[in-house]
Amino acid sequence: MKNPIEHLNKIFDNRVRLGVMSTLMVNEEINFNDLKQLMDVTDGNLASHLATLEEHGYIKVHKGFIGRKTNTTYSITKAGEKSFKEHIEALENMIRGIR
Amino acid sequence: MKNPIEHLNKIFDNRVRLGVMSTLMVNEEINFNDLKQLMDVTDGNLASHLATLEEHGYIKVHKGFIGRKTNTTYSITKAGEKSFKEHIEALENMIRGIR
DNA sequence: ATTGCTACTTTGTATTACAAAGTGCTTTTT
DNA sequence: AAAAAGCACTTTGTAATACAAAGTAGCAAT
Repeated sequence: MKNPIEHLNKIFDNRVRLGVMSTLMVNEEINFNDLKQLMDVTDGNLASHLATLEEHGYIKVHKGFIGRKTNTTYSITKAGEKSFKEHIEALENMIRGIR
Repeated sequence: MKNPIEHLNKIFDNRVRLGVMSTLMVNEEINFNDLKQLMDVTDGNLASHLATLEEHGYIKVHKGFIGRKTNTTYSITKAGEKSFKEHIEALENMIRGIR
């Protein structure tokens, strides 16, 4: 018998971070407010999860403008993509194990 | 754009509970010590996660013996199977979304 | 000058996770 | 018979995590 969870990444256990990462896998970039609505969290809560992902080097921030309004967008890094793919693979292996 | 995590079950966010459930999906029953070694957790920690799963009606406990030694085994309930399958489906949909 | 928006940071609290120690029961060893 | 050990917890205490709510800085619109 083998441990089905040993290769899962602890950072991605959290649903908000998991959601952000999987959203960033298919969107070149997303801004703060769209992400906030998408995940249905408070702005403070989102900010802290984004900070965690950034501290781990999984996402990067880009502060820009739309017209004259500030617009902060987030995108996945190479390292983030790699780590997330490994996590997904671990999930798939776990799922494969139950079939 | 849609929320990739809305159908995930919060109880299964935790890696130990996720591991226990996915192990019980493919094993009719497992005893406490095997589960403890498999998940690599302390006995107290495992006991508390098992209690959470039991409180939610996802697993059931069977206290038995092997020869003369006590042997507590755990198995998945119908409800647990249903909820876990739904969680897996939600995960698969999320994964499908990133491809 | 006030209001509003964005993207936070700070503060405080509740929840969760965990290790370690303790417990009750039984069995095995000496 | 006494001591040690195993099982499956429960209890206790602590650290980490998650979260809401309020506060903040900078800029824009009214």
